Amino acid sequence: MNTKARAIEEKICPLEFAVNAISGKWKIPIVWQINQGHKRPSEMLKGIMKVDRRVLNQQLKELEQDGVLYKVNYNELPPKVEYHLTSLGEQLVEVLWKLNAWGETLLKQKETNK
Amino acid sequence: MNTKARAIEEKICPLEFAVNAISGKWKIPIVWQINQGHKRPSEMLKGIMKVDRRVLNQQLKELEQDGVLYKVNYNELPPKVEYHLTSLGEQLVEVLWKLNAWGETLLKQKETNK
DNA sequence: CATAAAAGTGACTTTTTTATCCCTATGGGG
DNA sequence: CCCCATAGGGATAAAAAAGTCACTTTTATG
Repeated sequence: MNTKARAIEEKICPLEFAVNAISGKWKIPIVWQINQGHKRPSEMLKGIMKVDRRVLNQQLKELEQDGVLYKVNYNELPPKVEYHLTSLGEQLVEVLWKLNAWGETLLKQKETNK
Repeated sequence: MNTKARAIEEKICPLEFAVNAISGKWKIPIVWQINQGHKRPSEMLKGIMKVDRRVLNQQLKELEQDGVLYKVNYNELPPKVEYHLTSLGEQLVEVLWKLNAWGETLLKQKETNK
């Protein structure tokens, strides 16, 4: 049995798992921002993301727990921390590029159907 | 400027667009189910998805509006309709396989960290 | 004549997710 | 001294999403 057939028999679990990990309004934007080099929370907030600190922290924590990010605490004052992509996080970015490409197709189609 | 760099300058729009289109608890499961041949709402409900008819219809409608699905109404009685994947929907399935593969990696890692 | 099958929706409730506000801690600049 | 930046969390409010229930339509079946 090939991979696809097996996955279907096993009732979509890995996909469900993946979706759970990236569900959250700001999770994909966060991963995207970090991938662009905005690793400090304060940097992310100065960027395009209009998200509250509280909420940002929640989502960062979940991404960390899922192994997508890891945190580096410099133990300085004023505080300085950085969030980096793990290997898993970098693999996610590759998937996000595919999704981005699909989004481009989606946009093109919307324009066509105007 | 290459595609990636341009996308970054344009502030992630296509990705945001894509995420919007698939956001919804049952949208990915629906696309998945249809891809497996369960095209009628009643079939989907008999499957693994414990979703209410009301909610199923809402999400089907949105997927249809976004051009991921198209609906075939047989105009029979009792009613018979089918939802099929559009070309865009089939392209989405390809992305979902990538996401599924990422989910497998995620699962493996969870098991390792037990 | 009651019931089932099938797709669909309006009105409403519950649950989940996000957002807001205020608090902590610490050292430096004015 | 007071305020700033910086990261973080508790309590709570608001918004969004999902779920529930009751109803419709039409034909066939018992």
